[in-house]
Amino acid sequence: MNEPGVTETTESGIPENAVPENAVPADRRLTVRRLWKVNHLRAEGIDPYPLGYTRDASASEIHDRCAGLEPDTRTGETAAVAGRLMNLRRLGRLVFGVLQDYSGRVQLFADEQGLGGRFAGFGELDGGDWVWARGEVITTRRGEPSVHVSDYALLAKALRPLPAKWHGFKDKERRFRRRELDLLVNPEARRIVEVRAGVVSELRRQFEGRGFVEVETPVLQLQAGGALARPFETHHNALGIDMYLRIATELHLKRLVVGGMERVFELGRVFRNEGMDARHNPEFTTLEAYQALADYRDIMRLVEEVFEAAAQRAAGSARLTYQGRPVDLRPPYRRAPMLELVGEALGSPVFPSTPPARMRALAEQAGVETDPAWGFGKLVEQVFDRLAAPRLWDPTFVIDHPVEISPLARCHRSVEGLVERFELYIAGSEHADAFTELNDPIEQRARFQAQAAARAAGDLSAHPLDEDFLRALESGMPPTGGLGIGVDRLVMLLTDQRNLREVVLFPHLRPEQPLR
RNA sequence: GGGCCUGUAGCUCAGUCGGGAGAGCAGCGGACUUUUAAUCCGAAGGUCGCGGGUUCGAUCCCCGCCGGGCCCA
Repeated sequence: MNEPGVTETTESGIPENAVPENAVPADRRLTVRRLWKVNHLRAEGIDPYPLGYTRDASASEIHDRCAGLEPDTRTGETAAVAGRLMNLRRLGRLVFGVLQDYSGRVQLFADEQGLGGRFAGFGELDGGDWVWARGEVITTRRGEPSVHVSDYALLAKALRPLPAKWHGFKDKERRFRRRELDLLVNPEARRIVEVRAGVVSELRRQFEGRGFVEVETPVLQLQAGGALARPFETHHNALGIDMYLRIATELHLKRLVVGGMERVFELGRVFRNEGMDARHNPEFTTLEAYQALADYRDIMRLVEEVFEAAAQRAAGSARLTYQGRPVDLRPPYRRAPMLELVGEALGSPVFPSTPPARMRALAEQAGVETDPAWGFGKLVEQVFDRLAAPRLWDPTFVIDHPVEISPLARCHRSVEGLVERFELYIAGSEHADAFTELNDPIEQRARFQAQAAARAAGDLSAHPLDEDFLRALESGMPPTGGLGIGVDRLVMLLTDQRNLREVVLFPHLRPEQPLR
């Protein structure tokens, strides 16, 4: 980026074009000195980004080796450590540094006895630099486990400063936009990443352990089906056709069941072109699973076991605290028919046979806004979402939804107008959605046609008619239980977070104006 | 989409009932051979989110826009 003698230089000898274009003026000021050091090292033939240095001990291993040692002890053992320099305290002819690696932090102790002529250079390191250091493992007079540096190297120069060490890095917007700094200085951010990895790993283990085969289905689709949501649109240049990013994995997974894959699951990202807030990111992670010869009751038991195991893995216990209130994820979970919950919320019983006009009047009476286009099912759903769902704290399977809002679920075996479906609610949030799958191709086509009518009437999230899927059903899908789990929300629950963005590494934000 | 709050130094935040801006930490110069939020001394560092309006004068008041947070839909 800077060839000496080729570019104009400033008074300080720093090439004018060496400062990143997008650094705001104040940032430049802090960056210029570090750039000067980089150029100075290069002028001396030292690569500020060298290769070839290896580590033989982690920060935590240094602490382990010093466990129980008296202050001011020399172990006679040598160790080579590497990590990011988080702090540097210069005390005249002594320098104390704090090195952070994947395992934790360890102190570097530098003096002229250890470094001789290279001592002054050590003090020129900056917070944020990646540093390699080798020396004797000791404890200082205050008892701090340390490496008494006898050799060191700059591994990578940091041109930008670290966030302040004491007041921290708290501004949510900056934390999410500069997630790498957030992870560097906020241990809680790292903890969430690790818990999430554990939860995902446990989910895989649970399904694999039950004989489910993990598969990957297309993200780019000709039609976005399997859920009721608006998709992202894109374009395939070679084929000259518009395509969509998937909103669910459901339809392809069912086609696999038709193909004899009797237990399949997919853990993956889906995309919905809708609002973003504390509980919704435009892309999120779901686990969908399909099991032949099962129904939604079997899936309920499966979900109970999986959620308990995930909590055990993430939190060490299925009895957790979320936002200050206890949540017990040990089975069995309450089973509550949706119409009963809605009837309770309205103070008047509701049945599948309740006329839509009556349902609308009850909803309005309860203060729930309605749309004239809505039928019975949509009205029930709206009342449930507004009045009943927020009150469901303990794990609850809300069961038996109106058929109108469940175009892919099988009709209830004993109640007309309902389907065999459940949604799992915990702490007021939906965590899973499952049904006994509709496997009658003739009825499925009729359901799609009803959705097409809704779409024609202006409902942009109505389900499209998918001929490929219908053709598969026409080849015969066995009775099947299907399930979707919202992985991000599960991680929120298990890490006690109320903002989805805390559990997604790089949540979507509006583009920032000036880059900094 | 609506309501409330918010945007000031690299970070965390004060502040001006309108007279043109401050602290701590970081950074810079100096002192210091046991610090770990080191300490002490010194000198710096700002388009007060952006645009417009009112005013002799706006970081402050008004309007619009942009970003963010919380709550509601």
